[in-house]
Amino acid sequence: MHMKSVLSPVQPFHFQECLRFLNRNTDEPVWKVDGDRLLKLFTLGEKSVVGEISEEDGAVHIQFSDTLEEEELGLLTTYASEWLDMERDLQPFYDQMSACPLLGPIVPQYPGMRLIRMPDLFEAISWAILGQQINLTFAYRLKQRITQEWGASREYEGHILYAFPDPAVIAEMEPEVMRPMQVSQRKAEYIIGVAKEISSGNLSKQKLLSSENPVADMVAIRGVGKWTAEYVLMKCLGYTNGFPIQDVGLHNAIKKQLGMDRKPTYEEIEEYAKLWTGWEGYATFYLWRSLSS
DNA sequence: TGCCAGGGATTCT
DNA sequence: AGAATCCATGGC
Repeated sequence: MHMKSVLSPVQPFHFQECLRFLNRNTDEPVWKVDGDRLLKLFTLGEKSVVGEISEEDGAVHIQFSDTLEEEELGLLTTYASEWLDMERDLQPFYDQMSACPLLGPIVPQYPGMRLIRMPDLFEAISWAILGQQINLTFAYRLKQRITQEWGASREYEGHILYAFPDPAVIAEMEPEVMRPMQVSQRKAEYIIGVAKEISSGNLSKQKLLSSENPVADMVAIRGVGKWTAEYVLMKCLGYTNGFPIQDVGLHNAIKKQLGMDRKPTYEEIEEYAKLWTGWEGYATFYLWRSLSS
């Protein structure tokens, strides 16, 4: 028996725009865009299940490959909802940005575009660390190598699908074991350190979500600075005000958008961002999007 | 080829 | 506190 779940995203919701973002790099290992559908391998303890996400009549359908307990179905449905940020009402964002000289012209170009999230905390922090100070293309390859080496996998309709490694597995590793993946010694140490924090229970999404200062909690972890913490805030925890102001992509997007011959200073960025209050993460995401039109 | 990449820790002044 | 320095490798 196959299991299915149907979700109704808050409108406007642009599924194809989600797929566009998720398909921006073919080395991405933990999901696959296959035509008009999205494939992902989920792990639930010892077992795994493939989710096939598609859009039908404005609703998002998730078809699972195996039978699930009701609780499991709920968990995976929540994952998908967070992943594509389906519950977000964009209207306040639209209203606020219409008064912004920088974002005003950009936002209407991508109607219904969601900030694509990364609901798994270990994956999100690891991805942020991997992406520090290297080009994205290379970062994807690092993620792919680590995933294919230590993540679960399953074949599905001719695709080999992978899940991001379990933190409990990575926590037991020595940095030297990760070095052959071309990950720097430092980053290997950082990621293993994060894996230990998560698998020990010291660090969890739930704790961060109920913390008064999740950024401070994260910055206390070695390898996690302000940029990484704010990135995780917006990409994983769902805070639309997460704001990685040091982000090079953000700087380049502002430079391009304003036709500047240099990157903006932090003072200038903060000045623009005064109009983004509460929506800094979304503003950043839309600026990233404007780089690749 | 050389600069730079979705930074951060460490070590200096 | 704030500025240099190193990390580590590949993309363009």
